[in-house]
Amino acid sequence: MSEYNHKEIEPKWQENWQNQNIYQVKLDPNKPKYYVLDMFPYPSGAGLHVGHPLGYIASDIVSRYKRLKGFNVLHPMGFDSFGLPAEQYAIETGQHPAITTENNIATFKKQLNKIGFSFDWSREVRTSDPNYYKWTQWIFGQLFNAWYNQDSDKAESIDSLIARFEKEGNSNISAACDEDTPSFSSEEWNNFTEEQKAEMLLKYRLTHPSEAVVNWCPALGTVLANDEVKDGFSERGGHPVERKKMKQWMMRITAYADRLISNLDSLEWSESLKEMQRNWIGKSQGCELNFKVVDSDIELTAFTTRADTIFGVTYIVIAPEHELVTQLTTPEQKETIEAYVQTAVNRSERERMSEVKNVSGAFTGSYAINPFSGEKVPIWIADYVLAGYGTGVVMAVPSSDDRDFRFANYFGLPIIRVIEGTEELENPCEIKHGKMINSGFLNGMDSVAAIAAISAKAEEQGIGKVKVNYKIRDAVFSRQRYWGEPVPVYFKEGIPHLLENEELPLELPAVNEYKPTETGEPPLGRATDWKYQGQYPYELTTMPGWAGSSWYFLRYMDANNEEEFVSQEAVKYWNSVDLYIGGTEHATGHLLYSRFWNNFLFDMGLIHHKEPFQKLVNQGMIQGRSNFVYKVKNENKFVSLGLKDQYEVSTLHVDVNIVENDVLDIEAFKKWRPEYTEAEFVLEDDKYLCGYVVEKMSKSKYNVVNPDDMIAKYGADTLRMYEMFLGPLEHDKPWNTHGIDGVAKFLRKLWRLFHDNEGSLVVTENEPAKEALKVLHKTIKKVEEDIENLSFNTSVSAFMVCVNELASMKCNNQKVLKDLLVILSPYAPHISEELWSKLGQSGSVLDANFPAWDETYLKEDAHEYPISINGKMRVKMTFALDMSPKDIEAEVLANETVQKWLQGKTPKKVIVVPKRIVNVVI
RNA sequence: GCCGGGAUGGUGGAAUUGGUAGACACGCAAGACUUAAAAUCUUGUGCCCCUUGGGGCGUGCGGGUUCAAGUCCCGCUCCUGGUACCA
Repeated sequence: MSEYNHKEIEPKWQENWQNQNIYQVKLDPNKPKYYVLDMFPYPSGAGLHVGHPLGYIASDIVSRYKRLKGFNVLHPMGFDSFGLPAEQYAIETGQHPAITTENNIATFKKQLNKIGFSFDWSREVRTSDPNYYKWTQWIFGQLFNAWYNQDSDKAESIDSLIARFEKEGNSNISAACDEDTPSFSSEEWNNFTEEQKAEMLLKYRLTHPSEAVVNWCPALGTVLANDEVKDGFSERGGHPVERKKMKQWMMRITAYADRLISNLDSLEWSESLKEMQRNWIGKSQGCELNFKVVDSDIELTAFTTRADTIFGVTYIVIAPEHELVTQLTTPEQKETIEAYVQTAVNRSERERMSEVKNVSGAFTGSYAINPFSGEKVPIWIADYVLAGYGTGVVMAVPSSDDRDFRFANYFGLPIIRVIEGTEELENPCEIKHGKMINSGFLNGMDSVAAIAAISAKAEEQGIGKVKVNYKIRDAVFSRQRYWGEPVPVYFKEGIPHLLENEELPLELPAVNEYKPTETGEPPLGRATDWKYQGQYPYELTTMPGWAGSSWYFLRYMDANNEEEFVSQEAVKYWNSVDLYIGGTEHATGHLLYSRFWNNFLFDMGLIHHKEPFQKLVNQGMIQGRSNFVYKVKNENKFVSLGLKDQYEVSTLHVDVNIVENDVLDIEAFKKWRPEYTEAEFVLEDDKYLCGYVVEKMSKSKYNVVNPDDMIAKYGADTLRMYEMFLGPLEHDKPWNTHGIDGVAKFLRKLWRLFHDNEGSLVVTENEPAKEALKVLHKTIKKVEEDIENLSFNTSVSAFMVCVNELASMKCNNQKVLKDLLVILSPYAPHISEELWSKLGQSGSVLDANFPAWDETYLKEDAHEYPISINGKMRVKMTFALDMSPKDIEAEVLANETVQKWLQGKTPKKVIVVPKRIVNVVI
């Protein structure tokens, strides 16, 4: 007897598909295109675990489905192959990271292919491949040679800026540029030396070196971007991060802040993800107000979103790092201030964050004048004011800001209430908006109107201006590491020069070690004879991990083009990604940087879609489900879960691969941990039961489940369907195999339905029964709708119901099977292809047409109505669809059960909703 | 603190968007086949009362709207993701 045997079928078809290059896709203007993309993985040494393929399976189902629907589908895969782990390994072992990476990629590909994905490997990209990073460097060059024109609201070539400088100087130019850019006339510009011109242009270029306070991670020996730092620790490795001023390459992403927010509206992304990006960019509308310092020429500018509360200002606070601190400090306060600045600077970012609720500060001795009330208010310094946001100066209003309130209370500073209703409150900050009081000419005005009034008056009197602030900072683009793209720049007289296009790629040089040099230079400083034209030093930092991943979706369109980063023909045809599936952890990193680069390339006319990812779905994380055994302390004895409370035990993680449904395989355990070969096991119900907990999948918790093992045991089709069956794609869920038998059973049942005991295909060829067609078309409709809605788990259920019903009517009809295989093939391609070929169908099931469901088979001639009495379902009755509501009502009232409930009374109302329900109200 | 998402049987999850709550699957129980096991099949399975027929209660908690609420509105509780002296 021959049963369904995945071990035979799956490798056979995988090989077959590969030999026929069946997944290779070509640009075809006669077909509509569909682009399905997965976030490409970092090829770690650990290989894939069962969590990785979740999103890939979903995207593969959509790809195969769209192909059956007649689309020309682009579904590529590649590797984000620059990164820290390979480099750390290189530091430890001396092995070149390229070798590690190559090996890991081979493992990944082997694992991926076993799952039966329809990737077009001829388009594979690897960010660490010089043929790829050549173009990453080229895009860097495009950014270097561009500036952002705020009047046209787009990036333009740097040449257009130079032309304008020559003609009119810079005073009429509205551009994204450094804060400290001086203004100059055309004459002055034309008289600048070449170096001066070059220096000046750096203030405008979209990527440029700049002295900035950065996140420095001593343990990793590199700077990190804001999104790579979590709570004062590096995201990778969890090492402490310090603030440090260093010269770095920067990307002027702030120029795009507004567009990155407004474009979000047109995207089909989850609201939470859009919100994350909005918060990260952190746009806030407000105004800057100037405060004259008493007995001084100094004017302090404070940014506020609550200009209406100006009459409530009782002091000014500036950041301890603020450049005017020394000048503002009076001789009497000098000692106090210097001591405070010292402690503030010495405190790490982490300490500062953990002491958020601790109030601290010092008085400078100086006073400032409130421009509206004319009041004299003291100037303080405090580390709750951040030098990097706004102007580093805050006008403190203790009556409407919690932090100011806390500070004022602590130091005994006055509090003026300016909102009606706060007079009696102990904490006036509880009411933030309302009618203005104690506020001069604002009295009686609503706070929202008052903001506008103050802003207008400030602008009119030249004591302030309307201003928009962003939280987002320009992105640090330098990494003091080896395993990344070299920045294609050399220095001549200290001025950075870009390499010519013909000179790209600038390949990574060989180095004897992957550590920083003794003088503290990045690893590239170890390269010998690595100079441009033998004399000019190259930039020694490399690009960050997000550089290569910020445009890879474009390269897939034309992956092997040696002339351009992507051809116009390809980019016009494939356009943007229709469906992007990946994890939410990239919300404020990759997904923001990619949008930035894509917007830039759009501005430069190099691509023709504003946004890279039209629809985005975040698949949930598959967590590990760790198992525990309980060892009795000081004894070589283990007790089962239910008995552990009777002993004093220590809890040990046990490899989940030797536990099935929480029952430990004791022999396997003894083999796994030879030191316990002699151990005694106390069982319950003849079994050793393990405890469990859901936590992150990781090697150290012995809860990693490898897809290869699952495939060996159940087959790829079962794994694919089971991962979908587990629940909605977006949900986080622990991996457990409790239900996988159900899916395996389904495939066996399908197989058996169309085979005899000897394993030969047995099908009938006559017209299928109407009942069978009804089941089939119901399933076609459901599966189509489910895939369109990315609701894969309910499709799997639909297939199960379908096969169960066909089995119960013993339908082994060929025509039914044929359509069933087509709709099943996105989920379970191997078994579908096998049966398809057994049926004698020509070609691959991949190239079949997705059958259209036929309404005539789904039409009911009668509907079974639930009959409710006062909203509670009591009985069911069937009525023809063309029956009038009046007739239905009459029959319902005549029904025996309804009569019983009516007890002779006439009902108040009878509601008949066609094809829904009949409700009798008594 | 602020902004998202959520809470449905023993478990994972369904529910035509206001209309039969618990599809499908796991688990469990009973039975069939078998020397036995595996596999397969059949039946039952939200909770409670009840001899049956049947009845009552049920979607985190408390109110409300409605003929009808898991679904809508108001007020809580808990879980989860993001973010945080951003003025």
